[in-house]
Order: sequence, then C-alpha cells, then structure tokens
Amino acid sequence: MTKKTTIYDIAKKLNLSAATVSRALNGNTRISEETRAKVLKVADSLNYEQNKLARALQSGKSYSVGVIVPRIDNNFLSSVIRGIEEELQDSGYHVIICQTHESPEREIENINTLLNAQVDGLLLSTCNVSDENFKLITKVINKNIPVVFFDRKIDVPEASSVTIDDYMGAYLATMHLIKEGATKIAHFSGDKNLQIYESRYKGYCDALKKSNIAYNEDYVIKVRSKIDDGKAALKQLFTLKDKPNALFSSSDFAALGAIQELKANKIDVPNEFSVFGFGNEPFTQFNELSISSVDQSPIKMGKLTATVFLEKIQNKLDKGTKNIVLEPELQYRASSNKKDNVTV
Amino acid sequence: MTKKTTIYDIAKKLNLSAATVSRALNGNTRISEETRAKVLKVADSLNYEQNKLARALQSGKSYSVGVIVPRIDNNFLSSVIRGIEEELQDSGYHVIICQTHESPEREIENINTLLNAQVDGLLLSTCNVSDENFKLITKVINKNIPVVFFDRKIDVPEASSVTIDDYMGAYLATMHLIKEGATKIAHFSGDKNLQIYESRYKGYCDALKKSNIAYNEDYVIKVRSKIDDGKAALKQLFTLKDKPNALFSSSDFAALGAIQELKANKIDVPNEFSVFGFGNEPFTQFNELSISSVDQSPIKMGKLTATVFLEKIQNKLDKGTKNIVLEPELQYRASSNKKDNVTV
DNA sequence: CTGTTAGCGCCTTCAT
DNA sequence: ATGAAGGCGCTAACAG
Repeated sequence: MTKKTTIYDIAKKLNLSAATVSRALNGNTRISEETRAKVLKVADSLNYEQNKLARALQSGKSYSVGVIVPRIDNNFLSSVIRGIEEELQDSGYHVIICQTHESPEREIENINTLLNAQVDGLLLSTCNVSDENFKLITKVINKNIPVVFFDRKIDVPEASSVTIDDYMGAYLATMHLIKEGATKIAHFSGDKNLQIYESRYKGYCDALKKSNIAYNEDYVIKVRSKIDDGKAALKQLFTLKDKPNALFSSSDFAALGAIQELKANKIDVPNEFSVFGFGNEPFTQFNELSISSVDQSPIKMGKLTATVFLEKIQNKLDKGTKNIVLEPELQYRASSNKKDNVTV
Repeated sequence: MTKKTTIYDIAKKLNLSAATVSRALNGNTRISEETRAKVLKVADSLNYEQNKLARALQSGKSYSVGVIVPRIDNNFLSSVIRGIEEELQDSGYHVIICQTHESPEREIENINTLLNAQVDGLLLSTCNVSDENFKLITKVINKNIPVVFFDRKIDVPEASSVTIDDYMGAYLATMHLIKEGATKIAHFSGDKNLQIYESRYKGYCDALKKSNIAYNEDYVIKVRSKIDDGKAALKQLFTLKDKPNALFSSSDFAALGAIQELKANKIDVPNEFSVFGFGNEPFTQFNELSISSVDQSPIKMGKLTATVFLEKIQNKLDKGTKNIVLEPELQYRASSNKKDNVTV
C-alpha cells in the first residue's frame, strides 16, 4: 500500500541531502550528533528500512550466500544448514538454499542461479565430479566469489573445504568390528567418484589389511543411502557360500535396512552379526537395537563452513585456502557391542 | 577476476544501444531477428549473465521469497521446505530460509530481515501469536507482499494458509485407540496458544465425549516435542492412582519417549498400553515397535504453500484469501494395533 | 560537517 | 526497429 520510504523522503523532510542521511544512518563519524539524532528520529517515524537491493547493486555485495546440497530433507544436511545459518546470522548474511537431488545438471543450474542472484559466496556439498562442474566452479572462484565445500568436496584450486576424516572414521569403525570378534566383514559403499565414499572404502580396506584379514570383493557392495538398498544388499551377501558376519556400512539408512533384513532372517545382532553405520542419524539411537555409527558433527561442520567463508570474504588479499578436517566421533552402540549389549 | 559483462559491453561490441540489447535479450517483439541473433551470439560469447540485483531494483521484484520456520533440522519442516523449493524452482523464484528456534523475538527479526531483502512473499510457520507479531504481519500484507502460513498459522486478514486438519487427525487417532479397547486415554499436548495444538486437544476431547468417556484433566500433560519430555510425562502419568492405558501424543518425539519409558517399566505395548503419535516422523516407521502416527504430508503442504503464493503474486487484484486444509492420513502401526500386531 | 555528482546494471517511456 | 534519457535507492568521491 504505502510506498516504501527512501532516504530522499527523510532528506526532504529535514532539508538535508540524501548523502547526509545515508551517512547518518550508516554511522559515519563525520556528522554532527545533532543531525544524526534528527535523522534517526525521522527515519523511525517514517518506518524507514534500508533497501538492501539498492545497497547490494551499488556495493557489488549482496550479503547473501548460496548453499547447495543434494537434498535438504535429511538430518545430516539440514543440521549442517542450521549450523551455517546460525553462524552467518550475526554477520548480516542470509542463506539461499538449492537442492540438486543428486543430479549433476541440476547442480550446474543451481550454481548459475546463485551466480545470477549475485551471491557473495558459495557453500556446497557436491554431487558430482565432472569436468564441466570443475570448470564452472573455477569460474566462480575467478569471479572472486569464495567457494567452500563441505562434506562432499572436489579438489579445485583455491576452494576451501570442511570435511570430516572419513578415512579415519571408517578405519576405526572397521577396527572396532574386528576387535569385537568379526572376521568376515562386508562393506556397503557409495559412489566411489565421491571422495567421502572412496575414503570410507579405503579406511575399511586398510583396517582389514592391518588386521591381516583378506579382502573379499564379494563383500563390497555399492548401495544408495536407502533402507531398501540395504535390505537388497544384505540379501545378496547371504547368497554367498561364505557369508560375512559383520558389516560396515557407509550409510545409516542402508545399515538399518540390513538390520531389518537380518532380523527377518532371525539372525541375532550383534551376537551372530554386527553392524556399524555412518552418519549418526537420529534413528540410530532411537532404534530398539541402537545402531553403532560414525558421527559427523553436522552443526559444527556448518558453523565452520560459514566461518571459513567469512574469513575469506574479510581478507580478500589472502588467496590462501583453508581445508579443515574434523575428527569423526564414533558412537559404539548395541548393534556392534557383543560384550555389554545395552539397549537404550 | 574478469569483470562481469553487462549489456553495455555487448552493446558496444555491436554498435547498438543498451536498450536494444535489453530488448533482444528479453524477447521483445519489436526487434529484427537479425539483430536479436547477433545479440544472443555475442552475449553468449561474452558469458553474459543478467544481474538479477539490478533487475530487481529496477522492477521492484526480487524473485525471492522468505521462508520462516521454527527450525530446519527436523523431518517435517525440512520436507515442507523441500516441497516449497521444488514448486518455486520453475518459476524462477528462490528461497531464503530463516529459523526462529521458537523465539518470538527472532521471528520478528527474521521478518524484518526478509523485508529488507525485498522478498516478494513470505511463507511462514509461526512460533508466536502476540500482538506485535500480528501487527508486523499486517504491515507486510499492507506492503502488498503476500503472506502464506503453513502448518502453524495465525488468523490475519488477507493472509492465506495451508494446514492440515489437526482436529480431525486427533479425533480419528483417539477414536482408533478407543476402538482398540483403550478406556483411559492420556494426551500429550503442546502450547495451546498455537492452533495446531489447540485443535489436536479438541479433537481428543471430542472423541472422548463421543464415546462417553469422562475427561480426566490429570491425563492431559503439556510437553515440548522432545523424547525426554515424553519420558518425564509418562513417569508423571504413572504416579497417578488411576493409570491410563493409552496415549495420544501431539508429538512423535514425545510418543517415542513414552514408549521407551513404558518399555523400561516392562509394560507391553500395545497390549497393555497403546500409543498414537502425530507427525509421522521417519523413525516412527523404523522403530522396532513401529509407532502409529498422523501423517501431515509435508511435501504436499510445501508445494501447495508455494502454489498459493504464486497464485497471489500473479493476480494481485485478487485480494482474496485461500485457506487450504489438507486431510491427515492416519498410519496405523504396531504401537496401537492389538489385533494383528505386525512389526515391520 | 554537509552538498553535489555520478554510477552500480537494468528496463521503460518517449522519440525518431 | 532502434536510440536517448531517466530512474529504481543507495553510497563514494570530490568539493566546499
């Protein structure tokens, strides 16, 4: 209804120039306290609100950052976003969120959308590692827009990243299964083009090696992070003559599917078969048979991602890259603890 | 690095005016196909991208909508957001997300932030019903910025809403418990200032009345949507002389807490005590004892919310309000099904 | 301390 | 079919 009031409105009312008003509003020091007080008062009475769009156009900064994730409706990613948002809030930045649904094309579209929206930074958990992707991100960086990967990264020069030590998480989880007596350990892997899954796979392999357990390629199955994939993969494992007696899954969802399938087969978890997941999704605790899992501290990851961006934006000179690797925290729960099988 | 290319760059290169370029790019008809082709070609070769900020400033539309939610890291809300985002994507709108963490002050701050960001619309699930809040939202509407509530609404003239029929969901859930033989039914309620909780409470009450079961105020406990609150509330119920034998909880989380506590007390669910939740959080399915719950179809809710916004923005003339009420879908699971106690 | 001028990039009259 | 000019709201540079 009422037209937006601008600095001109308040300037006119006070017989001042717009510049003066702008200065008064922005805390410029070279202005009399008296004028400032008047300006502030009139601004308030007129319900003045700065038009950020105009400011953004003028300054070349939009005070918005783009966040790209595979999807928002899962606990890990939404928690990371929560962390990002909380950390950014105080600095006046807001967050624009896009989802790729694991589609590389969509990821490219999203990056372009955000570029057009003049975001000051790009925080992303990629779903892809193609050349095209790499080139586009390089282009973003060349525009002096800081790029910070979180969780799922690609190695692009001058891009920063915040990840967890997937290798170590996987290694420790597998070692734990071995320590608990497992001898034949299966692994549910993800798309190995993505570093996180590659690293988890390597951690698994190295734990076997370290323990002098032979690698069995039949035991490694690629799944999507879904309950049904976990069920199917477990079925597949149980068609083998030499069945495994433990599982390290890169995905909590697949781990849950496996457990459900084991239960359907009347296999005692963890006594006959133990399971370790990855992600520490809430349901791993809630499950009647609580599921061991590797925690990825999503909120911390989000906050750090935002912090790295803020640092970058503050000292542009610094072409340096920051690559933070968080330590995973293992949650040992009933699904892998034979000794004291505690149910929550 | 490379400065953004503008329509002037491409105009200069072609010895045309910026206006012509703008027209060519925007599909204006009064332009020769030849010129258009040239413009498009050069634009492409120069990697031209429209500066949305400038366009926004000029047009007064930002092509962004603000979404305010209590928090993003829970399944229901992140799914709604997913729905919103998907529906809006094709229309060129993007989504700016803010969280209130159930703080009324934060909600007001967020609305102001979004206003400053010149959002074209406001979609919100409120955490508050204060006067100040009401006035601010009225102000937003008076600026001709459409407001659409989802899930948690307040009644503001000219604001639209998309909700589910909480009353009916609660009524049917309670009726189901009664049909399954429950005679003394407790209720976990939420903040009754919020319509959703008030409606669920009423649905519960009316189901009792309909079935000639006396209302017992000791059976109604206010909880936050947390597992621990559910545990504590159940403990409290079990201090009563006349203990209930069923529970309709407004929150899945509290329902889960109750079930955990019942289990700790060796009470057989559902045979000695049956439970119905609300929200259909994923864990209600995953739980070993699957939990009956009222589904709120979050993605559909999100899509509809976005659709209502788009309709509003398209025909501004229409001062009309749209209030969509979705039918809840009840999921009858093991926690309340005495007859065929199926575990998933 | 304050005013004037100019420009961020785009679109939209109004001319031609 | 195209060009010139002005303005969206704000701030920075340069005067005074």
